[in-house]
Amino acid sequence: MRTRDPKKEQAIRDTALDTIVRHGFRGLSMQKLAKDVGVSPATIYIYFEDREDLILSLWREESRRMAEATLVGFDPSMSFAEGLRVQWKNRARWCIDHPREAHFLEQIRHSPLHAHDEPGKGRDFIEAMRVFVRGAIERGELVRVPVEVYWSVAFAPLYQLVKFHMHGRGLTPTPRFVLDEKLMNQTLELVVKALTPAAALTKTAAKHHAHKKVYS
Amino acid sequence: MRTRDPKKEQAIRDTALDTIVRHGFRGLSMQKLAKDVGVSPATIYIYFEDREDLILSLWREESRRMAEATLVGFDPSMSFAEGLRVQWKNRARWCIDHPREAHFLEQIRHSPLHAHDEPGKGRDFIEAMRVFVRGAIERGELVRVPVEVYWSVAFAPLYQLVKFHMHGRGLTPTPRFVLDEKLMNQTLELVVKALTPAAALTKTAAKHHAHKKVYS
DNA sequence: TGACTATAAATGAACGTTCATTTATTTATG
DNA sequence: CATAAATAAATGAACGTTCATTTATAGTCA
Repeated sequence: MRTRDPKKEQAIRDTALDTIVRHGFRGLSMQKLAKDVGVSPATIYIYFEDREDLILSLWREESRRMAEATLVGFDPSMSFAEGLRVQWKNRARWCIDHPREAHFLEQIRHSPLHAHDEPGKGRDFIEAMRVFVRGAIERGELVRVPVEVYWSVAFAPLYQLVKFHMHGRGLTPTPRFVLDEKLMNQTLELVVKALTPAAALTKTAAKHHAHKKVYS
Repeated sequence: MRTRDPKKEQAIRDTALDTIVRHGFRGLSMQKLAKDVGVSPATIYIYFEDREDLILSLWREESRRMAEATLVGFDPSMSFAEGLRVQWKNRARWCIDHPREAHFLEQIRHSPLHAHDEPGKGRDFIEAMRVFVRGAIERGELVRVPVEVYWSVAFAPLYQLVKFHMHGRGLTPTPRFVLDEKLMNQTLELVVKALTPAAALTKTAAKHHAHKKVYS
């Protein structure tokens, strides 16, 4: 018996994602997709149930990959500043290295398909985050706020910077906006300051001051 | 001669926006739209050039309204903390009061149509912001950072909170997440702390300390 | 090894439907 | 009565999906 060709399925996935990113969900036609991949329309229906299943399948795969990439080298027991930095770097790196996939996920997040979000999909991810936040609060490294407030302050600024980068421009038309390490660290520093309790802040300031004294 | 019916145009606009929010751009069919509004398909083409013109027209109108609402009571010469608070309140209020329009704008922002963004559309808005930021920096109320860094830290957290609110849930499935004044102020406080220079921060802390003493 | 067979992959053409838009005509009104 | 709004009906193209058929190959047995 004949076996399925994994390369063919991957080609369908790649081309579909590319088309969606470039022309929106509306631009993804099964017949055009088949033509672009170089297969018969019917072939697509061997690998996917229908158009929606194809898109949702792309969503599942790319979500998984992004979550995985974001947690590389991360450990919920890390110090707050260190753990946050790891996640920022991972996320920024992934978005910059996989702009198409990042754009696809952003697009699906604001589409009606988002309602098909299964509970318990990113559960591991969220659970790791919860442990991380709880520990940091107990150690006095993180202000005691609702998790949504934490999330908004801790990550939304990064996502906005990434959006500027991917869109190619910030608030001024020129020059082209490029998210580099310096900008990211500058922003991360502000965010850490926002989320660090006053007590720990003065301590850190004192430390910095001491360092400055030593080296001056 | 017969005159155009402004109510008819508005009905087309309302129904189109509603359909897009509920079923995505793919769900907006000119024939269905005509049926829903109760007019002939051809009638729509009297008021709008084609499908794209209809959508772009919605975009222009809603963008204008949101920008307008965001600047109510705002003056670029305000103190940093005060000016930022006005904008946060305005924006949150508008998004909560106009969830459909807010969702529509988010949706179009992540669609390929976004490429049709005309330069010089929100120019007044951005210019007012630039004056505001420059003044705050000169007065020592705001850290000296690139405008994109400022924007990311100052507004992205609010937008994330609003997203949680509109989506109906935060990071935990239950209970339903509701953005209230307390949560907003709590977050705004963190953001202001992030963007306030160290020098001004200690001054403010001293002031707060003094107040506490007076009333204790 | 080499022919046979069972089986699933793969196909091109076609299905009925819906799409955005147009045309020819009627209707309402300054 | 002139003019533009409004319409019903129709246009060809494109849509997602299916069907009848062909093609390739893993397993079997000589």
